[in-house]
Amino acid sequence: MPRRTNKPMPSKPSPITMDAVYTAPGYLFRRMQQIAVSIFVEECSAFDLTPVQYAALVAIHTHPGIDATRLSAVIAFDRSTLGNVIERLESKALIERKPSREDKRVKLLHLTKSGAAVLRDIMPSVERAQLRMLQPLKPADRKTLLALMTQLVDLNNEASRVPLRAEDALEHLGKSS
Amino acid sequence: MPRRTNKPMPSKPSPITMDAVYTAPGYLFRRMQQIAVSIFVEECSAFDLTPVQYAALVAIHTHPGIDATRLSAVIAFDRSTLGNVIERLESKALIERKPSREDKRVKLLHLTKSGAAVLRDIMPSVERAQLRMLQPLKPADRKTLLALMTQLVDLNNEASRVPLRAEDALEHLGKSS
DNA sequence: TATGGATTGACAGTATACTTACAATATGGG
DNA sequence: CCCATATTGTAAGTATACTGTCAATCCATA
Repeated sequence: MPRRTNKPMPSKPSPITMDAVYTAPGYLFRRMQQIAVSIFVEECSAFDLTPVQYAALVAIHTHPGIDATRLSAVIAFDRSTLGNVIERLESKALIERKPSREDKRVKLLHLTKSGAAVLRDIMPSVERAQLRMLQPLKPADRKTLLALMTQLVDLNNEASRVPLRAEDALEHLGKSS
Repeated sequence: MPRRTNKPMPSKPSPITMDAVYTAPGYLFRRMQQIAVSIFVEECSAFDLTPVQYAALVAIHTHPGIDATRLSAVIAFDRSTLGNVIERLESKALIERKPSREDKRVKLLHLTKSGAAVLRDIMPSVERAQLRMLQPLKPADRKTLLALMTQLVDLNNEASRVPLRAEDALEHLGKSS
């Protein structure tokens, strides 16, 4: 008998199997993140930098004198956690933190000479890592996956607790030290 | 002048820009994982379960009497961290841990009545979360992305520090309590 | 200009996600 | 049977990745 109403069809409960986990996008994203970090850390082991620390260095290099809050928006990274990351980068003497003259709340971030050198030297390892992550796919599939992931991350930006705000990086230009 | 040798061409160093970060697969995977966890936690807030805790419950449901080491292989999750996850699930009375008679080292895991009920009730929320993660893509693109991610995770399995060993789950059947 | 609201960095708390190390226990080869 | 080797759960240490809260500071407006 065909349905005549618009009432939502109570879909029959799916069976609870491991396959339901293995084929869920959430599982695949968690797993791929695990793998990506493994590969990154392995390729960059000579530099003792994590993926997030690397992203922070790039952002500080690109936006010298940025403050922590804006940095968190630029790399889509939680402000609280970023405090620890900055602390570790500072203790490794890769960056410097100096108080701003105009705003006594903020501390401006700059690469040290050592930090700039590490960033320059690590680039080939980072690129090797990024290549390795997609290596198992055929070149055409790599492009497809990258395009779809870029789209999805962009369209889901607001769904994350720390949306990316790349344009925030420009604000500090008015108040540079 | 054309090159005559087979020596590797030292590719010119890429410029260091934020765009290099934003288009790197590693960044996209980290970002998508952030977003996926946000969506999962939001949809499942009524149940106070994280994605990993959910996966653990499913695995224990599917393989009653599994031990912690095998569970870690089945959900591709580090053995040490899993200890904490199990502890939290036990303190919420969703699972039970009882010593095995045959092997005094291992503790066998079972769902409690409450755990089985939570798992049954959370399924619709989990499915909603999984749908939302891919929602912004066209249906055909969702299928493509899922297929490529499945391939990539599978082919990169050994690159992770905790490879998935789904078949390990069967070993405990010989020594059930 | 005073004051309420916003911003900033810092801190505490929870939960992954990994590393190494260790004691208790199990197992297989001589 | 004995002993080297492996396995199991646990713990300590590091690093994300969030949630709150808080004091200091800034700023807009009444």
